[in-house]
Amino acid sequence: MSNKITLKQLAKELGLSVSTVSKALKNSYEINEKTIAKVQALAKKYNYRPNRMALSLKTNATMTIGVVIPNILNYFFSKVLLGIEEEANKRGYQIIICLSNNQYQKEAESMRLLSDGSVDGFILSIAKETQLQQHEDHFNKIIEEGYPIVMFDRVSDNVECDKVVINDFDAAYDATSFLLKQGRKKIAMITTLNDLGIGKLRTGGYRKALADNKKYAHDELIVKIHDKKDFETSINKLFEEHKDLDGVFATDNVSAITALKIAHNKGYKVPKQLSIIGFSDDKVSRMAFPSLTVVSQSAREIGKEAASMLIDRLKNPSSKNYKTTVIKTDVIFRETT
Amino acid sequence: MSNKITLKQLAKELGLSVSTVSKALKNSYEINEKTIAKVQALAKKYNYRPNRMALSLKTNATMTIGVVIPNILNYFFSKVLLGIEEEANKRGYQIIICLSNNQYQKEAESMRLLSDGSVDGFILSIAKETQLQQHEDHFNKIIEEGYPIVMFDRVSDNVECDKVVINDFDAAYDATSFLLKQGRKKIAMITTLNDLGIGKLRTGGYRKALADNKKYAHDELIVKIHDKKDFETSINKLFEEHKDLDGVFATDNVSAITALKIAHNKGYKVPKQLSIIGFSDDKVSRMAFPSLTVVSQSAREIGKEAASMLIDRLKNPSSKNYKTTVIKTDVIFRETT
DNA sequence: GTGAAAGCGCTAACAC
DNA sequence: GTGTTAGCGCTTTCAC
Repeated sequence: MSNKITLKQLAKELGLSVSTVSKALKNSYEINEKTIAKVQALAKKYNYRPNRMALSLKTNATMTIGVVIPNILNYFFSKVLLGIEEEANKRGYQIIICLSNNQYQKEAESMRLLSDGSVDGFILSIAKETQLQQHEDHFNKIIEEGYPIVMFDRVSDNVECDKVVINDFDAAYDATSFLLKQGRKKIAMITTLNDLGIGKLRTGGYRKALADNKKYAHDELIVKIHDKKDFETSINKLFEEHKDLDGVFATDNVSAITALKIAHNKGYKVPKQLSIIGFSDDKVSRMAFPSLTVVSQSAREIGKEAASMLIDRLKNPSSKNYKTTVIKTDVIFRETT
Repeated sequence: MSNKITLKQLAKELGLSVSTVSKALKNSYEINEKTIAKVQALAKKYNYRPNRMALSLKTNATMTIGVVIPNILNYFFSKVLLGIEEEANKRGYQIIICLSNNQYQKEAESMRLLSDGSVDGFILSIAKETQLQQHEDHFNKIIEEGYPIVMFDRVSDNVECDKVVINDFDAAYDATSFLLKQGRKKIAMITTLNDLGIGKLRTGGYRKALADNKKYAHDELIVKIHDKKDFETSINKLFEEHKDLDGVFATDNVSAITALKIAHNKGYKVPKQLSIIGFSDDKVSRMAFPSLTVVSQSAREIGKEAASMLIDRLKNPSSKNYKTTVIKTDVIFRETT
């Protein structure tokens, strides 16, 4: 930062005033063409660029978006980030990243820190803990301060803002229906997200699909995993208690792959005897053996749409009609179905 | 941003001057205790925080680090990011992320944009294309402008700055040696990074391990993959041409898992007949079947160290002795060895 | 066609 | 103990 050139220095070297130099750099009609040429030449020589902080202070716009995500090691969130970055860059915005690590405290603190004029608005997916404990004040407070928020994936119904979601209910319904159409008779569901809004929607879709096919969900076929340590034991128990299981729909891929491994060890032929569908088109699903059929959430689209919505609102702050965009999901068929 | 409270507004409401309010908020000894209490109460009521842009302009420090990484979907880079974020936050810094997508243009442009006073310095891993085409000017130019850089993983010898690397040579040497100690006789190496500095080091380590054991590297046992499409065919060819292969060391996990799959299909028993070691302790390796033994790079450590080095330098800009920190790697033993 | 001056929000040296 | 002033780098209105 030390040896960066400023307008003042340019002006001094040229024997002009700061304002003339400023105008010349903007090709103002007020300024003599020769002066413009001289100024721009020197600016180029020194690789001059207006200081972003000064500009922000002046225009009251940072051209920066704050992004708060629960977990950077999750492929879905990384891919959303890719989409956000892509769209933001295209429209001249930068992104500041904060990680909530699924903790309420960290989420609230990150947003508090960024809402000091560091960013123009926020894109976020709610931390697990925040959603469990139903905190919402920190969002509303920040919105009151004039920072627009766009939520994606894990959203809150009690916060008035733009949202981007997938239709979790339909996605689960479609995946389960597909298994039923395949002729599967006993389909389990494994979920790690049961306490989240999206988790409940997915469970609902699964239930509805069974009901619509005159089958009824047995709650014992819904395996809820609350802790990382429980994957193996919970899923193993499922297989032990239901030897005739022939379908699994998992709301995350660790569950799906764990089921695949256990089935494998127990001698099931996949997909002949057992069909498995996971959630999220990540590397793990593609590299699985056999490769895993999944519900794909179009993560990149979600990111692009979220960024687009936020920037649109930034350009038009008065508008109050908040939208919720639903991004279509697809099933990507691979070898486990 | 619109309804954010400023010092001026506080001062007006309190009937005080701006500077008094400013000092009161800092518990200055100059100010009357009662005044301090009054000021702080009102500031709290309005949730006042000093505007970051104004502060930056004043102090000529943004408390922000620019991070440029080649690929956000790569688990290693995500994990480094986690480490950077952790350390940076702890020390009061924010991070702005840019993705180079392994392209020189995007890398240079991102850095150009951020070096307008948006950040105090950079942490980056060089884009593949940049390294292939041996661009370095953009780094040196930015350093000249006064922005310190810390490079990690993919670094350049021709740029004077702090660096954080793993000992790629030793890591490959150790992994290969382990396979040899296991009694493996014919060990192939698969690499997707051959054009990168780190790729060459890893190949070197592999070669040395073989040489030290009185075996000699056959170049035909080194499979170089340049395109995503070639994974299957190249590795398949390797197995076809060397039926007696009993060890594989891969510099990335997609190669390792692909080898695992192909071996599986060809009826090899892993690890009995064939031992496989991958690179990077990512989800794919943990979820593989059987789970993949890997060289772990301590990605999080790398991130923390990089952030720490950068912030140290920011605090002490005059110092010129650039360091290169080498982070220890480990082999994480799983089921493929 | 060029320049002086005000002001974005803040801090700090220097009055009073 | 409190206030005035200058200045960080920039844009923009208004003089000249």
